Amino acid sequence: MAIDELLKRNHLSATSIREEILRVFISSRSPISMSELKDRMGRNCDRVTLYRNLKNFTRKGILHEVYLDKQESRFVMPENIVDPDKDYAEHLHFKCTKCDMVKCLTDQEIMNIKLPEGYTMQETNFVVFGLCDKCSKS
Amino acid sequence: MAIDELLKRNHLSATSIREEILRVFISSRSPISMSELKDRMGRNCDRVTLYRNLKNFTRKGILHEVYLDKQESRFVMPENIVDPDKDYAEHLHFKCTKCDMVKCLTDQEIMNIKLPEGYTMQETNFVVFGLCDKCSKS
DNA sequence: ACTATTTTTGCAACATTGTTGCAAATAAAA
DNA sequence: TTTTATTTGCAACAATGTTGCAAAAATAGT
Repeated sequence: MAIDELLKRNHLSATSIREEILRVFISSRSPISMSELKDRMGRNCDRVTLYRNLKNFTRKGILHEVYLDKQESRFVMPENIVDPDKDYAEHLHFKCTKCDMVKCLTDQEIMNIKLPEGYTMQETNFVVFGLCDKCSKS
Repeated sequence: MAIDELLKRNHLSATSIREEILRVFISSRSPISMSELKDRMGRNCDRVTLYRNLKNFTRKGILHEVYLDKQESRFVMPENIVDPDKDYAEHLHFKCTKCDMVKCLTDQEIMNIKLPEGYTMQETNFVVFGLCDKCSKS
């Protein structure tokens, strides 16, 4: 989907910062943090602006927030936002405890979740910590 | 297990602060944060002391760190530390997005995890966000 | 039990993440 | 083009978590 169309459809005005943020997320297939986003942005822009946009995008469902670090959140764009033909599937995330690399484990199936009586599920945050192939060797 | 024995076995000297921290965790069966811990401590003690002890206990395996909030970590004592007869089982955590209540879902089974070739698993952090029974009603 | 050594605690200072209020800049509507 | 609404940047703030260092407490040695 075109970036401007994505913004329009979500009732967000098309500023150049928003376009660039979305471009970064479309080209990154694993969750990135605010500081990583800031580094990948061509232009210089304020932290606060990024925080506000990340929050807005998350509220709209354009981004998904993942908790896999002690202090900071990471954000990732669900596949069905980039390609509407695909379905969105909850999936695991892997984080290497040595090099901090993060990977979406989209192939791994997730078990059926039974909550206690009266509970309602909204979303999941499944993370596996370990060593990636490179760090396992060394 | 006696608290002093638990400390001795992990080569940690038995200070009254450590004893009290462990007492709080033994009596709390769901993950709590540093600020909650501070509130539940009878005596007044420094934030830094709590952080350092939480870190030590986690390194020794006496506590388990859980990531289910944007900013802060929570810690929980695995069942097999309190009762050595029980096995430690990885389990899900539920967090209510309305009242922030956290619950260990020890009954829910976790699927077998297959990582990519060469990857090694260390631990998991599985969280389900949703509404608890009370918040679902209102 | 007393002293020496090691460990732990509390304090000050700092780094980082994330939030809010407000004026200036930008985008959308008329 | 002008008006209106939204977004951005800046300053200030709150909270989590870390580090260095001196004082206090716990352990080890005699």
